[in-house]
Amino acid sequence: MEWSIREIARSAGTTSRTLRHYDAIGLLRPSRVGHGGTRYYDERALLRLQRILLLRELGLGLAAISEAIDGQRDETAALRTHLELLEQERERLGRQIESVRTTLAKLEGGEPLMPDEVLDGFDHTRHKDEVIERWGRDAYEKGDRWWRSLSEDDRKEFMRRQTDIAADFARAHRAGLAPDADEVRAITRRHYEWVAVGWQGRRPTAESFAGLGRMYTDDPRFAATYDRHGEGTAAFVRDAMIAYAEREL
Amino acid sequence: MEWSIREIARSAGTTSRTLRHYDAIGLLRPSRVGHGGTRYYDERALLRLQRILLLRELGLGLAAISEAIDGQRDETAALRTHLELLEQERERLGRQIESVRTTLAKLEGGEPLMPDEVLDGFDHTRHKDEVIERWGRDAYEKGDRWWRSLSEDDRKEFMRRQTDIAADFARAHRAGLAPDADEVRAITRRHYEWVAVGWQGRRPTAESFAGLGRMYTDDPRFAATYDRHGEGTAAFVRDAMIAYAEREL
DNA sequence: GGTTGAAGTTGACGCAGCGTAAACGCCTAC
DNA sequence: GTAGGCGTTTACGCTGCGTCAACTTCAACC
Repeated sequence: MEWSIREIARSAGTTSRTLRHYDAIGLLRPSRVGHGGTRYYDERALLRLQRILLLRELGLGLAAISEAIDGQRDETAALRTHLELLEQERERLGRQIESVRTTLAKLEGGEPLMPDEVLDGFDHTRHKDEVIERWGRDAYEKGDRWWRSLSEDDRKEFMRRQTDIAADFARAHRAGLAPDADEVRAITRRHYEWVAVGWQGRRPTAESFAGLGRMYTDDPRFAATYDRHGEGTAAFVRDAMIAYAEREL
Repeated sequence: MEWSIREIARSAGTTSRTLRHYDAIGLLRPSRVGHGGTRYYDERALLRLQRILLLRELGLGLAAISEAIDGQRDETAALRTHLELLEQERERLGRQIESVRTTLAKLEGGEPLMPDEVLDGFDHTRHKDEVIERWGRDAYEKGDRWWRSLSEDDRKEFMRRQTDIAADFARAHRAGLAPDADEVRAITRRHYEWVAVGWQGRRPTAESFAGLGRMYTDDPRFAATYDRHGEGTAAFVRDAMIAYAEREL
């Protein structure tokens, strides 16, 4: 018994295009090729096709299928590996669904998109490399442990204080105050204390505080966070911090 | 404030390639293009980029993102649609995982791959169109309801009887018996009764039984199932059924 | 002033698994 | 003779970039 490409395709519940594809990649060759290139398939081919499609329904890739089917690899091993992938994918999907749900809830609750802009802007993990490079691995890990130890609310509170300070800096800047004016120095002191909390005990030196200020303009992540309160705020904050470092530290 | 492509890329946690891609598809244009084609991005672009990436993390496609961001479509609507897709996908994954698990269990239990070959070959749902075409919608639905009402074990038992019958046909064929020999007629009678069970009461007429026989060779799904017991078995069964229809029905 | 290096640019291919034309050959039925 | 119907090969499309490749620009260094 042998059948045309249409016939086995229907028989196995697939399409002729798929069969030609399998032929092209060497996964399933026709048992005979007739005049004009017409493909014919026999029972063995049909059996093989059925196994292929069975594995495909389980989600295996064509490469994995050919390995498994041609015995280069144990079928159970291939399936086990595949199962792990599927489970990881499902977990990932679950997390994503949760994110979408909370995002939707916030949106419907009136909150604008990107509620974590400030938090993101300062998220420790995203500065990991720079922090380590500038202040050492110890400093990073200590700060990171502290940050992780906080509750969600504590974190938000910490970031809210920062937002307030940034807003005050912006107001001072708009008012035309100099970076070393007294009012600005007072704001900068609050900022310094805020930083010190994040540094967990080891208070910034003059150099590190001024360096941090420069980072605020050099690094677009920080610059954007400050400039969101008004153009030029980041540069203003930097100057204020440098002035503060020179006079007070 | 404006930054080079590298800078915002790092700032937003993505790559310059991605930004060029977004530019190419019109999703995020640089705020300014300098001499030599160099792209520069300002705060507005950064904000837009952050929204884009946020939605990307939620799994939205770039097309959906641009629609949502440019206000052509409500963001919540886009997210809700997307959420449904994600949930469907998760369910599909769950079913697939279950299939892989049972397949693995069977394999490890010593069962070969494709234990349902016979079952598949006769699965009512896959013949839906032909059955309806040949014997009417009523016949199909009645048979289908009956089939679905069976337990897993009942179905297997039903199919096992068929496998036995097919094996007996194959043996008779190998033994060189004629399709209208008495022994073969006895087997065919068992086959007739088996079919009648599946037809639920309305016993096949001479025409329909002979027609069914012809289908066994015309349709590769059936032909393969029979020929698996030996080359030419399907044709032999067909002849036996036609002979039986002529003499006994 | 030439070299080097870092970062920018524009193509263009690759991936996974086929769907979907497009253009053409062959066989059968009317 | 021609209209269908099924077969063939060739090749683009889809998604979201990663990854060369080849070339330009700009600042720094000898």
